[in-house]
Amino acid sequence: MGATNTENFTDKQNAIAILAKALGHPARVAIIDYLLKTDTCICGDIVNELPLAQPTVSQHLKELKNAGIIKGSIEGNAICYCIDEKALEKLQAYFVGISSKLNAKKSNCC
Amino acid sequence: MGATNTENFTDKQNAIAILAKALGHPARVAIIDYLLKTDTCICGDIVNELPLAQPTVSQHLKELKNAGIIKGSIEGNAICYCIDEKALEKLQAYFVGISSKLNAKKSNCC
DNA sequence: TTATTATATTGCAATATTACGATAAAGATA
DNA sequence: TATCTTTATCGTAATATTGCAATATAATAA
Repeated sequence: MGATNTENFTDKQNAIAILAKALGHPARVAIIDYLLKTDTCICGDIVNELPLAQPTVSQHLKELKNAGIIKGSIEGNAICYCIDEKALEKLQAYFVGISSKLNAKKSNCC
Repeated sequence: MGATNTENFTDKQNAIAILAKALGHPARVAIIDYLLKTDTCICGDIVNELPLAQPTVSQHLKELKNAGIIKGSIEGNAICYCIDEKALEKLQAYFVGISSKLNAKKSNCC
């Protein structure tokens, strides 16, 4: 064991979990923060922004990319990393949906 | 190594990461789904809903509780687990904020 | 061609997560 | 009291994650 039992959950549950997991590390949240802050997105300097070694940053970028949260396109020597809006819209929709469901019940709860 | 380097990130980044990480497993997403679906929240039957053994479910509930996403109150023999609205509102606000920032830039990006 | 620069990959050690059987703890019921 | 029900904890095995030094790769610059 140690591997997540994905088979027995719905596609939607797995999809949300993959996105959430990708944001489940402060370095990856910091990367998103940085991508939002900068106007251009030639992002070679993410490494300089983060308190982590270059290979570690590269690994975090890879995880964000695998989850579909960012995408990278080669820009000559460097790589231009950008937020993939679709993924974040999916997350936004998910949490907005939850909030409205919670407002609908309005605490008949603990 | 193996431990996350939390010290060098902002409180906000760590806070979001903790919440996101807690939702980074399909079982925990499924638990939230179930808590939203049921009107009452006497939730002893979460175990029956999930394709996991009881100790595993208990562990996932504990992680959601530690992250502040759910709270549990003793209800006689059983325990009433409920969503903690504050945590989910924080997540919702975070993603709504991101989406509006993304709309403001409107793809001068890859 | 030979640097130089930017990013990725490999290999590895430390730690965390996932999952479950066995068992404990605590209230409810007979 | 004895038993049942519900949930938590312990112990443990399998796997994943985190982080970095060393190295590889690939484009650019000299």
